[in-house]
Amino acid sequence: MDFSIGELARRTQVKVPTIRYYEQIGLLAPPPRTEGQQRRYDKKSIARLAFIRHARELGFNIEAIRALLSLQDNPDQSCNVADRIASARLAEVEDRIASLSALRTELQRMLEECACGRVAECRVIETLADNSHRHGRLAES
Amino acid sequence: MDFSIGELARRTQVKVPTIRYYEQIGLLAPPPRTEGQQRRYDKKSIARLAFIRHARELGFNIEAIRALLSLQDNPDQSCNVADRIASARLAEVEDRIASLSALRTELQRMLEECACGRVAECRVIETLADNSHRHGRLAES
DNA sequence: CTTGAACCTCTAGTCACTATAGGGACTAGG
DNA sequence: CCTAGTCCCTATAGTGACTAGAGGTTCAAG
Repeated sequence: MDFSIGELARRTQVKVPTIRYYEQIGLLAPPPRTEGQQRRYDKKSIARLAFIRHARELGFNIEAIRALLSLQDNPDQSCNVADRIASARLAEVEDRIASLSALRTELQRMLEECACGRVAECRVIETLADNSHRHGRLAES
Repeated sequence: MDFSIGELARRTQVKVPTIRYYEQIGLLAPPPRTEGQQRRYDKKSIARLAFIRHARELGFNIEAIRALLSLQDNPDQSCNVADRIASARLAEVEDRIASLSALRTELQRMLEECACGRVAECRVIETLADNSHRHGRLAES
């Protein structure tokens, strides 16, 4: 019925140091310990950690997950807050897709135009060196 | 003909501490200094920094930029290397777009299905808590 | 010569982990 | 009971690409 951190890691696909890290930052409650100070988890821990993992997969940051967990713990509240968090994340994802699509286009153009001879006439290098282009913001990935 | 770090920052839209950082990690050569140890730059510095900035906007990492700069400095080489770096970046961008598109779909579904009443019946929270879903890799943005 | 903006170095903080060092605990077999 | 091997523990430092702050110096204008 209760098991080690390694077992929890296997069952949730979250690495052992990551689990300890989540405990340290207060995302996971400190579990009971054996006499020798080893952590022991139960089924509830799996559910909670799976929740966190799924939220991370969707790209929610730790603060957002903290908020989502506290909503899960208080199911009588309105879920407006959850909606707002998820909508904000959706907006971020859409922005990101848009800016990456622009990058893709520029990279493709660079690569297509390169005759691939000497660097001296390479479009890739030339494009980068060209200082007469639009200045968007930096890519973050 | 030569100017301060602040002026270089204004002309390239790269922040002053970032310029010093690039020098520290060896992307920019240490410029000459005034008697009082202040950096003085010339037009070439603008070109070099603009190149770096553009490459960063396209999401190339520092190591890739180091390689691209050294290609620019040796224009007699084949530009295969530049092509390979750019192609690798394009592949990354395409992967990223694909995985973000999947996230977008999942977030949209979550939000559409939420009747937005109490958290107890909120699809957003429920979806996250549902442990019977596909396990892709974590989103990195 | 004085003021104030811009410059200098150095250190630490960001995010969400990941890696390493140096040890202790638990389990299965002999 | 002993040992071997695997797992577990804490604590600290490192990642990438900056950004922020402290505390002090230099420059250009008036």
